[in-house]
Formats: sequence, structure tokens, C-alpha cells
Amino acid sequence: MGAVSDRPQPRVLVVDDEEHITELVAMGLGFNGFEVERAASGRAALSAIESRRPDLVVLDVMLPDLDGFEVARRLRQAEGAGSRVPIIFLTARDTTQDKVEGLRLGSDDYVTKPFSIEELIERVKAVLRRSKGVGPGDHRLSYADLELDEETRDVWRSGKLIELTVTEYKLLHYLLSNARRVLTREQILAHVWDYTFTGNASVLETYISYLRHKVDAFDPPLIHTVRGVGYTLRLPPDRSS
Amino acid sequence: MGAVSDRPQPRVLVVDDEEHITELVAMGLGFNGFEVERAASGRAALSAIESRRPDLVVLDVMLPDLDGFEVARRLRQAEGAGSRVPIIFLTARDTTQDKVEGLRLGSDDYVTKPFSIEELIERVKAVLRRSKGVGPGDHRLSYADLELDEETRDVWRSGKLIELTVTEYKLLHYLLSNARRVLTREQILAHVWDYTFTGNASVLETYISYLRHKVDAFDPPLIHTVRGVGYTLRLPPDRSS
DNA sequence: GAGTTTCCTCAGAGTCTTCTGTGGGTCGGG
DNA sequence: CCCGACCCACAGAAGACTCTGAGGAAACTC
Repeated sequence: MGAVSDRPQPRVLVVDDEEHITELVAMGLGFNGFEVERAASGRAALSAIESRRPDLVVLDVMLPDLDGFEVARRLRQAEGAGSRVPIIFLTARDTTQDKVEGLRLGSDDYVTKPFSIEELIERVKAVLRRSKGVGPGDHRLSYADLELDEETRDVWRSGKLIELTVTEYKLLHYLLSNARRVLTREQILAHVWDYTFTGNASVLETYISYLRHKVDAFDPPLIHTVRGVGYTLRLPPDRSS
Repeated sequence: MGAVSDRPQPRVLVVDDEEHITELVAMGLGFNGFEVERAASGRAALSAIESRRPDLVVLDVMLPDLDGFEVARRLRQAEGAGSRVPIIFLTARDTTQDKVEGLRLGSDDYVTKPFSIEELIERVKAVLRRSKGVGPGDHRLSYADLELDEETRDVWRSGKLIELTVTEYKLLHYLLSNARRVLTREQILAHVWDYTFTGNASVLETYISYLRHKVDAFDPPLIHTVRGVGYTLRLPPDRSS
């Protein structure tokens, strides 16, 4: 612990041989205040981990040389138990179950491809929280009388608990962590839906509608349409002053 | 980071085989303090990128030799992961969805043709902000008691919030970012409306009228007609002296 | 394996923007 | 002071955008 856990900007190493994936992840994490490094192969990853000592590694299982599990194995072997780096594996959705189960044993985690950025960022935060023992308060988002706990995934409006489905939650989370900012339709689709989503962009409208029923069935409404642009979460404009 | 991000005048390479497009974009970006270079083909682009090392590339997807995606692919391949240039793609509005989806993966962005210059400039700034990690405070424009926040799209006059439609917002944004400068009718039409706009140029008058109602229903008026030329946003001339 | 939940598509209705045209007002040169 | 060019306000039509409900498919649960 010590130096590593106190670093203001946690350093994350992203390992994947597909450039557009590392790019996507780097961008998402970068936005969220992480310092991001990249590697495109297992061996590159090992040497980058040794030289840069990241706080966390996002590691694709499928790599050209050593696969992700092998990388992890070698890491664990080489390192003293005290200095182990948490790993989040990226796996294909059809990876055999027992392999995946193995992952759960450590402080590690895994995310199946294709994932959405919101999803991955949350996992990264969660794992870092775990490994650093970050106190509470860090995993709570709030705006006005809307509250969201990233750990329990509870959402409250005016102190009243609200149940959301996975997609609803991701959408609200993205809106909430960008409260007041106007997010374009495209930004939202790119963050909340996984990166292979090519379907009808009107899903977004449908989910906004769902959220309004559940979250905005109170006064004042927080979710606002910005016609021709996208949506924003904020208190309604104050017309009095 | 380092030298590149500290350059006062970011360098942008514009790649399109249609001369009037590169011309238009070059002019627009030039006015906004960018140093602009041009290329008319994929191969020319690659060599220009290598020799000039721009901070950003505006890249048409449709090119005579290598298409934009191919250019990007070769770039990514050639470059070390650390030195990648952000790209903004120009695509036709009807580009197949999955191609466009691919773009969402990077820190890149895309703009569909036909676009308005204001739009493109905003994207360029946004992408550079992202890739350089420029802090907040950069996204606020103001003149006199008029304020505009590019992130929340809020506009305030005398501390009072004003709601604008997309076109009104673009128009005001252009006027405001050129405060005190006299803008000709043609400049405004070219910047705020997309470049295929051939309609009745009196839209501009209509929108000026809208803006005056919303933004200039205060003292002193800021939007002034320069008869025979165009419009300007500034404090009224001081008649006391 | 049946029932339930969640996700996405689709289409109709309603709303908001944008643009055009007209008629009248204003400015400035002669 | 008069006239023409230029500009403004207004209102309506066309079109773009958004919302919502219904329903099928897929995933999950028990």
C-alpha cells in the first residue's frame, strides 16, 4: 500500500491487441481521471507492468502471444504476494464457465465482450476501491434529491428507493455523472450501449421514457430533452431571477 | 503529451479531395487560431502526417486512392501507441451504420456531411481538449453580461437563463466567439448554416430577430446591424465622449 | 422448461423548428 | 425631403424530432 494507493490519478494498463478496443477503453478511463498506458501483447504487458507498476490492469484474455491467463500466472509467480496487481479480464461471452469462475477467486474481476464503457469504468472503480480500501463517500453520486450508490446500485429519489434494470441504471449513471452537462444522443449511445450496438437509435428514447416514469415521477423533473441535441440531467431552469 | 500539447497554435491537417471543402475548413479553422495544412488524397495525407506531425487530422472518408478508414488503419499500424494523432472523420450522412459505429471506438469523432463550420470547429476543439486534458473553464464564452457555457449549452444574459434552439445557439455562439468583430452576412451563413444551404438568405434576418427577442430584450442591446454588411455583437458605442 | 423480466423495434401522434414570403418600416444618398 | 435599397417582424406550412405504448425476442429464474 502506501505510495500506490495515495496516487491521486490511478494508473491503469490496458492490454488488447485490437487497437480500437484499447483506444475505447483508454478514452473512457482517461475521461474519468485515470492515467492510462497501453500494451498490445502479453509480453509487452509483462514488461510494462514491471516498468510502470500500474494500479490495475485491464487484460484481454485473447492475445497473440501469451493469453491473458498465462500473463496473470506469470505475474503471480514473479511477484511477492504483497505487491499483486489487480486484474480485470476481458473475455468473450462464450468463455468456458470454469475459467471464468477461477477469476472470481482473486480480487480480480472480469468483463465480457462486448461491453459498454460505463460498465467497464464501474468495474475498474470497484476493483480499485476494493484493493485500496477506499472509504465510503467515493461511490456515491448525487444531484439534487437524486442519489446513487455505485456499490449497492441503489438509487433514491427524495429518499425513496427506486428499482432499475441494468440498462436503466447505466443510463442514469451516465447522466448523473455528467449532471448539468448536455450529452448528445451519440455520446449516450456510445457510453451506455455496448460498442457493437448498431440497432435503432430510438432505444435511447425508450429508455429515457422508462427512466422518466421511475425516476422523474417526482417534482421537479430532472431529465430534460435538449431538442436536436440530446439530454441533460439537471434542476429545471430557474426563471425567477 | 509535452511539446505537442503545449504548442500555442494547434496544427490541423485537413484531408479532402474537394478543394472547396478543404478551403472552407481551412478558413474556418484558420480564423479560430489553428494552423492548417491540407492534403487531397490518402497517400498525401499519410506523408503529410509523417512530416508535419499535426495535432489533429480532419479526414474525409471518401478519397480517390485510400479511403479514410484505410488511412487511419495504416496510421495506427505505423505509429507507436503513444504518438497517435486524433482523427475527425467526415462521412456522408448515409454511410452504413456499422462503419460509423466503428468510429465511436476511438477517441476520435466524426461529422456528417454536410456540416456547418461552427459544428466542425466545436468538434475539433472538443477532441483537442480531450486529448490534451485541458481543464474546465475553457468552455465558457462571455462578453459584457452575456455568458455561454459550451458544455451545458446554458446561455445567460444579466444572470438570467435563456433557452435557445439549436440554430439560435449556433448563431449566438458564432457571434459571441467573434464579439466586436463585424461579420458579413455571407460569413454568418457559411458558418452557421451547412455549406449546401442555398435557400433564402433571409433566414438569417429571421434568426437575428429571434435572438434579439430572447437575448437582447435587455439593456443595452448587444446585437447590432451593420447596414449593407452584416452584424456584430458588442456594447453600443459610447456616445458621451 | 415454463414463467417472468428485460431489451429492443416499430409506428402513430403530438410537438417544436426551420424556412419562406409578405408587408411595412428604416436608413442614407442625392 | 424623397426614393430606393435594405432590413425587420410576423405568421403559416412543411418538415424534423420526440414520446409513448404495444409486442416480439431473448435472457434469466425457479
